[in-house]
Amino acid sequence: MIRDDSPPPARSNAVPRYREIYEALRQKIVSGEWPAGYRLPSEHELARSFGCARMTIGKALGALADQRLVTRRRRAGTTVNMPRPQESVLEIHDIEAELLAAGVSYAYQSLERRVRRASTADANILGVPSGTPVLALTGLHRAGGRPHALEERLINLHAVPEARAERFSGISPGRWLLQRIPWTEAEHQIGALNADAAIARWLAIRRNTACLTIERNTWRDEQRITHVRVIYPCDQHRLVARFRYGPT
Amino acid sequence: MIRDDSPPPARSNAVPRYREIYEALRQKIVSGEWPAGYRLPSEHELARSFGCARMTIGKALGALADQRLVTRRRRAGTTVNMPRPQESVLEIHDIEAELLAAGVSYAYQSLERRVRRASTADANILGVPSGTPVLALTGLHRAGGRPHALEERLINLHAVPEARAERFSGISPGRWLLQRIPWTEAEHQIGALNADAAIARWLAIRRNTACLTIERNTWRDEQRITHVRVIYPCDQHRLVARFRYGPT
DNA sequence: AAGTGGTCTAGACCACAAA
DNA sequence: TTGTGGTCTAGACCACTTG
Repeated sequence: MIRDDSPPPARSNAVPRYREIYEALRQKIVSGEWPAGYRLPSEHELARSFGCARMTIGKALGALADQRLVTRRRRAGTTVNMPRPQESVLEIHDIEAELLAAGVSYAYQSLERRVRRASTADANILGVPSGTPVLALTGLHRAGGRPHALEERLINLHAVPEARAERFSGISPGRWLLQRIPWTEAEHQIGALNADAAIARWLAIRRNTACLTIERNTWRDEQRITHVRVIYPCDQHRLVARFRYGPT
Repeated sequence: MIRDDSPPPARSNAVPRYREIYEALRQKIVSGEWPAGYRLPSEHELARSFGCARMTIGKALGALADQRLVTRRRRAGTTVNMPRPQESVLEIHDIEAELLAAGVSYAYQSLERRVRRASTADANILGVPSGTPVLALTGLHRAGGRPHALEERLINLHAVPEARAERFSGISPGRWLLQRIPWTEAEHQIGALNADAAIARWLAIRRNTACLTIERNTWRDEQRITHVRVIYPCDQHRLVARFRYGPT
């Protein structure tokens, strides 16, 4: 059997080759040496100059494209993009996990629990036909014994029939659902509102205090599972999103 | 020259093989046939059963891992994850582009423009030493002639000296910066506040109205470029984030 | 110790789009 | 027409981690 002993990769360990190449190319771009619009050498050329297989170059360039640093098109080649548009990864954590991570005690207090046939309003919010059985929940997330956020939720009982028997006394509905129901799509809407009398009472804040709201709709395939609105006093919660121009 | 003519790939066009495999595996997971914790067959086994090279399987599994549908570890194999934590891609668009896309006229009105040495407050906000020259801007984004959002911005003149000469009469500072300064890191904070008298006046809303705020800090490498806070009346703006459990 | 994923190679054919 | 990226193969060695 013929073996090619000439260049035994000599690559030892640690950081993969494609990663090194990725970093080298990224540096050219971030430093401005390769400005927006600049066309990179072709994969074949880069493979020659870096002394590696074309697939390895492809992996590095693919990573740059994933980071939106470059655009790749057949025949046109690989070109440097304009600085990235405002898009970033927002992490909306599970409230309970978030508080526990901060070392604060957490409790969910159920305030109201009703099974009913969906009113027109319910139907609009949850996106199901009027009359569909739904579970309407209101509850308070407490942190360190004090009110932290108010949650209003509708659950489609056609999608989650087992919720009909659940009391949600100890566990929050969010956790309960997350552990049971796989969802395939979610939509968040983030907004602000002035606390009305009821909200103010539960959250122990003054009426009209600005609150941050997060609404979430979840689907399993085409079926709506739940709608939830979480209301945070403005001084108790901020959403933070960090973003880097290509990871490190 | 020896050529292997036995199984000419027969693969013709359209969708790549690794994509087909990705979809097939994803279906197993999303449908629940492979529940959380389930261990997938090894790459070798999958390569045999799908009749392709191991690298092709690797690419499909890598895509599943990118989507956080599975976790891959050496020796431990590839296992199905719990339903994904609440994380989604939030797109924060350029205000002007956003409005133009909606077919609404847009204008930026400069309200205040001052060059000064950073006060202690400025220094804290912008993260530069006190005394650093900064440009402080206040401006109003107008949509269809009506106030849409209020913007308060600090620019580090050490990082962007050419801003000292710019009047920002026609163009918004965000656009101007985006076109000139490549940034490498950004941080967003989203919150809510009650409009004070000044904010209420500029936005033509009642005092105490809840507003959504978006603060953004940007860096170029280690250097701070700008800090901006944009304030939207609660009824005029919502952030929307959509998320799917794996694309398509 | 052994099985798994991570990476890499040196080719190959193809689709696409620009010249 | 031709150069480019997109994909694929059939191997290979290695690092990691669990049994």
